[in-house]
Amino acid sequence: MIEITFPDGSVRKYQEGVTPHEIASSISPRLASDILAATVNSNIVEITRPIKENATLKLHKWEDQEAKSTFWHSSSHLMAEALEQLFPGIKFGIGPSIEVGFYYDVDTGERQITESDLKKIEEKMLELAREKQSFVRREVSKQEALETYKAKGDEYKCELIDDLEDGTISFYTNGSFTDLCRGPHLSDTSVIKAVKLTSIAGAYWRGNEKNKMLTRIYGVTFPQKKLLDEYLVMLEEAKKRDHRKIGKELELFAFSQRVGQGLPLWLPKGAMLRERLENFLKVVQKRHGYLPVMTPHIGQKELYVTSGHYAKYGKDSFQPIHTPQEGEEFLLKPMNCPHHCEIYKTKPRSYKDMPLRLAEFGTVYRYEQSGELHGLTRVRGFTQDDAHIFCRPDQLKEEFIKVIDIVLYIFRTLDFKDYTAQISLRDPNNKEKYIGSDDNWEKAEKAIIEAAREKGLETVVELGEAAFYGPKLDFMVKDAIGRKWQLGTIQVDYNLPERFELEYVGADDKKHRPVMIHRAPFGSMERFVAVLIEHTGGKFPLWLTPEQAVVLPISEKFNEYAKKVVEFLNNNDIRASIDDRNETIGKKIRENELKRVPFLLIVGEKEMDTDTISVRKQGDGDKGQMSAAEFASMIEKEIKEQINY
RNA sequence: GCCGAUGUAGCUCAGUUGGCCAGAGCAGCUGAUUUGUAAUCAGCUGGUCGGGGGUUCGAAUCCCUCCAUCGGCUCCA
Repeated sequence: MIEITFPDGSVRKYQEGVTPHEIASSISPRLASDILAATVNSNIVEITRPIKENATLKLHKWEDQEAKSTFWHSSSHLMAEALEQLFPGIKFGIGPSIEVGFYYDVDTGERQITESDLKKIEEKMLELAREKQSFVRREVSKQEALETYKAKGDEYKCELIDDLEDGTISFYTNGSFTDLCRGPHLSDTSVIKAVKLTSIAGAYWRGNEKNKMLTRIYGVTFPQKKLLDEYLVMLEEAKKRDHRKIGKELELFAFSQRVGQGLPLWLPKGAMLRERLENFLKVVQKRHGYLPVMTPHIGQKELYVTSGHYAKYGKDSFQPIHTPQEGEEFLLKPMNCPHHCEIYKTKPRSYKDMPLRLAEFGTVYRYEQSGELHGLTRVRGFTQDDAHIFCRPDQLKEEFIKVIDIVLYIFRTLDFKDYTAQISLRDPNNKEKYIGSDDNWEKAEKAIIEAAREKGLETVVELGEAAFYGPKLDFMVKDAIGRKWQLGTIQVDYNLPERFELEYVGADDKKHRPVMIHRAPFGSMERFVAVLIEHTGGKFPLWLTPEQAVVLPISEKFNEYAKKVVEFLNNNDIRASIDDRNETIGKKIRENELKRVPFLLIVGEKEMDTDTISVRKQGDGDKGQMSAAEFASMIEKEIKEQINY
């Protein structure tokens, strides 16, 4: 007998070799039919895998991410089987589950699979799923694995096997298809009831652009048709929040082919919104002891040779600007730090001056690859809410904490709840890739980890993700359809102080090298506004929205009165305008609702006689009559609740 | 940059197997109407069908090429 410990701490005895499925059956038949995977001693396994020793056990139903990933991973094998039957001779790369769904990379040889084939593949998958094919695991030797795939002519699998250790290799077979795979899998295919292949794209083998490009087929499956339908509806809804669509509808920003790819044009309303965000941060930064600076958009090539960026990125950047002066070259600035370093160097610095915090909304230009450009989230010209903190090594952690405070304050104010904080450290096995002493790195990494912990920040730690010049802490937020974007970033830098030979005089009257922190709480104004649009669906908080209220006269007879109301509101710092078009009140309401104006103020005979306005709140309907002064104080109060500088 | 898809009026979209002056709704302009909480009516304007080249008696439609956009890959100081 062995002892199985359940998540609630209870322990039950079972026959050695019992499977998770049998255990579930012993609890309830319903549970047995619902579980898709199990975690045994922190390994996810299939529910038919015998347990041979005392273990902890967690049974996973569809709701658990472990079950979903098992489900989707098995679905990718099912798709592979369908592909092999429909396109004999097709070769396979890898086919993992992803956050939502799965994909498989395939080499289709001479043939091509296109979107029009997806329907056919989906049908085949459903047909195969209904056959209730079991997933059968078999452990094989490395030699056998290699021979199998050599015989099949599948060079990608051979390459994968080459990297595996003998004794750890397993095959899984479902129906006519066998795949190199660690598992785990569903017990059989019959639980896969709904299939949608979502897209088809090129993907380099092993993500390396020098390798052959394979065809990647993305899909998602569900245990019930209903869940698929819900998912598709959710996707449709999310697409309505796409910042590119809303940006156009609300006239926030635009692009022009003639101006150039990835170079956004901020329209008046977008500019208004952005300006408010900038002012908000300026106030916060002022309070935190930042000093605003301004620097030019270009710098001599020499500046970037000094910083080291020219050697690393020069080739792939906007190329140097030449002048009538022979040999003179300037670069569009790809970042603000070199300029700020030069500001640091304008006079001798003392340890008493530290930390020195230089802030600038600095517009930078990077030649991103054309295929990478994406609305406002990935552009070639953008404005960072940049600042560089020059501090003593002993101040690093405290400064880090203060920056985290600013980021969290901003996220709280804008109601960003669903973010992840990622600490990026060096790859401990590859230390030579990084600049700076071991000692400094250890101190900096420790400072970041401690700072995050002290702020109660939930973080994920990624080894090997640090920049070559220092560790960092990034804040990622998802867009409407779940793509992750990096917003705020805080980075420690030992490189630039070295290259620019930055110094300060210590209490010991000796010269010391400061540490530099790069930080941008928004990341860039462009990306932040994009994510903000997707989060709010264009319904910006009152303090931020470009147009807070629109006054709607019932007919032209009340235009004069309406203008007086607007004037009063404007005098009370409320962004209001008049819609005095010769249209019905119904139409004016509809259109201004669609423009997401928070308050519509209707004025007609009733209101003019009593010197009031009728207030209609966006999405909330008629709030009744009140005086303009009452409305103004209501707005003021609401804004105070949203933001307090 | 690479793979695939797309590109018709300011916006959203129709346009059959190539065939008369390329269509609709919204927006815009003009006029009528003077409106009470999500679309008043009528008329008018507006397109070298992404750019260029080719095939054809004839191209929005077929072919080539360039550009841009979308979905991915790669990259991201």
